[in-house]
Amino acid sequence: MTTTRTDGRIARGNQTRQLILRRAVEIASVEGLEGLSLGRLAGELKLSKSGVFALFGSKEELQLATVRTAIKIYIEYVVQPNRELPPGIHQLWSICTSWLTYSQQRVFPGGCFFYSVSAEYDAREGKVHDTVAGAHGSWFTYLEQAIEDARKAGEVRDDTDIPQLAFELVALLEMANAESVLHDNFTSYSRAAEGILNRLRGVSTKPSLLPDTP
Amino acid sequence: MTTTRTDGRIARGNQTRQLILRRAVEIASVEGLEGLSLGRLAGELKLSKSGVFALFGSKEELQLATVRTAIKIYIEYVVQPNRELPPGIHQLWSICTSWLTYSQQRVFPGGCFFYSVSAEYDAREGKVHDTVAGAHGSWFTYLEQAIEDARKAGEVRDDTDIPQLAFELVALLEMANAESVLHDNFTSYSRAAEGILNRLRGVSTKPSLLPDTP
DNA sequence: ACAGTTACTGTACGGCCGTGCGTTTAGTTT
DNA sequence: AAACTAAACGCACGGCCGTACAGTAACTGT
Repeated sequence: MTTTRTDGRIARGNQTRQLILRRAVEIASVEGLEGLSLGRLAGELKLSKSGVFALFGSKEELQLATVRTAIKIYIEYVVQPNRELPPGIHQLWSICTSWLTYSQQRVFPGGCFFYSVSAEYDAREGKVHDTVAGAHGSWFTYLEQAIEDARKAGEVRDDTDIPQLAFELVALLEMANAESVLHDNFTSYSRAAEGILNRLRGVSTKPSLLPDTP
Repeated sequence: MTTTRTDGRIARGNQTRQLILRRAVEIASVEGLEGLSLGRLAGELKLSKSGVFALFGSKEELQLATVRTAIKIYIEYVVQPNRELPPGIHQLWSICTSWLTYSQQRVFPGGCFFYSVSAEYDAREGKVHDTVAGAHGSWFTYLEQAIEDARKAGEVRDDTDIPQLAFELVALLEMANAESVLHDNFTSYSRAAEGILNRLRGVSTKPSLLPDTP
């Protein structure tokens, strides 16, 4: 091998970058990506402003790296836990509950990172908007694929309008997050769960695979 | 009458205030209430920064006045057109289509003002958060009242879970707005309309009062 | 005519912002 | 040991921010 074994300097750089990004996603979920500032980040982490700047090259690159970090965390909490479940109505329901848990336990202190940041950048132009919109699109595609797989497994009716179902599921999930964060209460999660269960029951060929609502 | 007939100074002040606020709601719907700045507002409207400041007293007061202005516009487009309709399932559907039209025709250039601003201030504290949360609550209450009135009129089933229905309707409306602005396309409005019609059909005692979906 | 009120301007201030640059420190390569 | 490279720092810069304050102009009631 001619490649470097491990460069201690680069390793240290990556570690600092991660330290910064961990704090950056927290701030951004509450105050938005514009609320991020090099000076504040440096102050809170006891680094120099120019050091933080040098590690990312520009404010925009910091914002993009922050979004990428949030994507990883999102996948870790919402997608990964359901990877090994067999496709079907139960996997679908499990994905939804993972999402509700992810929002409810405030993995990001401001609730779902992408709810905050999508609303912040939806009507703007530029790389940050594109990255956020791309992430949102991927999440949708993932959900539609999960529904399609459940259909192929015979647990979702063939006449199901898949994009429509995905649309309605995401609507209920995001509404739960929005209501809960805005009014600081957690009842909205039960409402979302009930709405989702009703929709899933409507398209399922085996409703008995889903839990009851008392 | 001892009251002033019309004070030209105050009239002029109100006019300038409205001029500023009209531009402020536009900016805020795209860039958020933090994106507002006295200097920018003054520059675009060819006023002095200190003049704009004096008319509101503080940045926070400007933000609050901006929210109040947006509330008035929201009522004008979403609530007012349905005031004279008789309570019932048709009024309910009409409120929803008014909302979709309000979002779709970009009364605010960044889509629904309250979607943007709720997401911006949901996890913060202070007067702005409280005002936004209050407006959101009022809209919910209004919708629930409309459903309740429709129930009293015998057009909505007695066993309907009213807060749950309101929750799901708002979820679909806001999702349509969010998707449309983020991806700059308008197909989401049809999806929301379909979802809403399905929900309304489910609780209606007279489904024939609702339009067909082809 | 005069005093009082209100809108609006000009100027100035301290504070934080993102960025650029030169330097120091630590780790790698030869 | 010397040459190189990357992380991190200190310092300075121009720019925009919200706010303060003194002044001017328009309008009001007495």
